[in-house]
Amino acid sequence: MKYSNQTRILVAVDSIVFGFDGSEYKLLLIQRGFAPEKEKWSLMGGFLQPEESLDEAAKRILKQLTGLQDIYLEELKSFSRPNRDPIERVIAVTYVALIDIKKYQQQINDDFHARWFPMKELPQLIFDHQEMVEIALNKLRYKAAFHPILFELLPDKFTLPQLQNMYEGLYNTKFDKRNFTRKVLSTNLLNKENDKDKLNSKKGAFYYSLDEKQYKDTLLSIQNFIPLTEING
Amino acid sequence: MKYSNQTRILVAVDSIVFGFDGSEYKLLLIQRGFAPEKEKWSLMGGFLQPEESLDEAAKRILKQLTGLQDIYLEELKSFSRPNRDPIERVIAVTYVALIDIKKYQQQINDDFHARWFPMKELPQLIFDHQEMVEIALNKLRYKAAFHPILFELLPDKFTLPQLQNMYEGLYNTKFDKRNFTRKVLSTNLLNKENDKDKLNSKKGAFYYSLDEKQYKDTLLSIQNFIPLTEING
DNA sequence: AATTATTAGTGTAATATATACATTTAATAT
DNA sequence: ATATTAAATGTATATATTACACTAATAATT
Repeated sequence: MKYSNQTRILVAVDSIVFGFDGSEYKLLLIQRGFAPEKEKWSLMGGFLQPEESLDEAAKRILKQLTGLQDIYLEELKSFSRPNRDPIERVIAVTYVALIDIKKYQQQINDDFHARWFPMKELPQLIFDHQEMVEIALNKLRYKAAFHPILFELLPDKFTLPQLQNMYEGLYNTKFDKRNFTRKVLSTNLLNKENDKDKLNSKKGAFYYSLDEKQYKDTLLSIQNFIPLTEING
Repeated sequence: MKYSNQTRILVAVDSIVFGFDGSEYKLLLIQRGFAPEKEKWSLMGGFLQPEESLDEAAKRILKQLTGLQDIYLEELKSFSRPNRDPIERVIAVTYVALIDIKKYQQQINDDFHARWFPMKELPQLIFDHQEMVEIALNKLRYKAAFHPILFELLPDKFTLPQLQNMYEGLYNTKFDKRNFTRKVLSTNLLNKENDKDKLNSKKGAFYYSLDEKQYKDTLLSIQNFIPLTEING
């Protein structure tokens, strides 16, 4: 038994994968393997299969194309303009992924054909993928202002200057170091380690790591139409 | 020319339509017109048609089922569990709509079979519609804390007590009247009218209306990992 | 006409948060 | 020993948020 007189449509999943290498933001792209637009640069995409949800499809595709697993992934929005794909109608549901570039660099380069592009030097993308990236970047800026999601882009151990660089890069601005440090530390998200990163300065900067429990709690809370105590509890 | 070896899937649009009648929040539901679950209560839903985008489908379906037009509509998320519909696979993209109940009450009751249910007295809903409503409500609470979207629920002229009731209802709490008034007026969103609402009190409360220009600007701004000046400009 | 009841409307002081701003410290290189 | 570089740190001011209670306007009642 089926629904009659209704049109069935191809459903694709496309993931906007952001990374940060310590100094700049990058986007992971792949050369499309089939026509049309074969060999052109594309987001990490594929078709939804019969027995999987969209979340599962996004994970599967990311793994197939890059080997990446256990990655931060969140639905962004759907794209459904009737002629967005010239071959036949395809609606795309997009996801945003955040990863620590260095953690997987070897793997991505060696085994797959995905490549990181600096956000300021993106190639032409297929279909409406450019628009997807712009919307994803705006959402990342929005969300990161309220939730500590950018930590997904950092290695397990990172320094305060690295953290500040990452925030400054996203908003294209400079913050006062003292104020930034105070604000970040006041969240209790960070545990200070005993060792220092000596690669980037003579003095060396102490490493910090995420307090995982605090992180999970803080991810859901927010920081104003409503007294904040009502929202954050 | 088509993509080969791929499964095409039915795509539905379901809209969670919230209203506020001055004292409580309500949800607009309709009795499903076809099997399965015929006559059961459902969100405003329908299938995506070949020549329309999802946004257009959401608008069309809302108009067909309720006569409503020019309504606040925003994509929520997709729902794609393989067996969410017992007949055949259907993925659903959901939208949230906000409307002033009174403005359309007559129209909805007379010409259509949609009905408003108080949020605390919802009937059983088909499929995963209950989950959709919960997620939509959470998102509304989240977004309304930063953006003045709840004004969509109010008539063109409203009083400060009505406005406060609406906010208190959503967060299930009480605010201090002086602080709330000060905060709302400091946004410059409101223009004071010369007449009063005399229905709800002896003294009468002055009407206010939205400053449309200010409203459009404020909708996009937000109000804390990042100094707010960076975001709001 | 006077009294009562009801809800609207308003200000101030205390606290918390955010911002602006410059010097000292640790380590390496010369 | 000195110079260089970047990390680390504190205080004063401004702004925003919160807590709190009385007066004003009107309709209903006597």
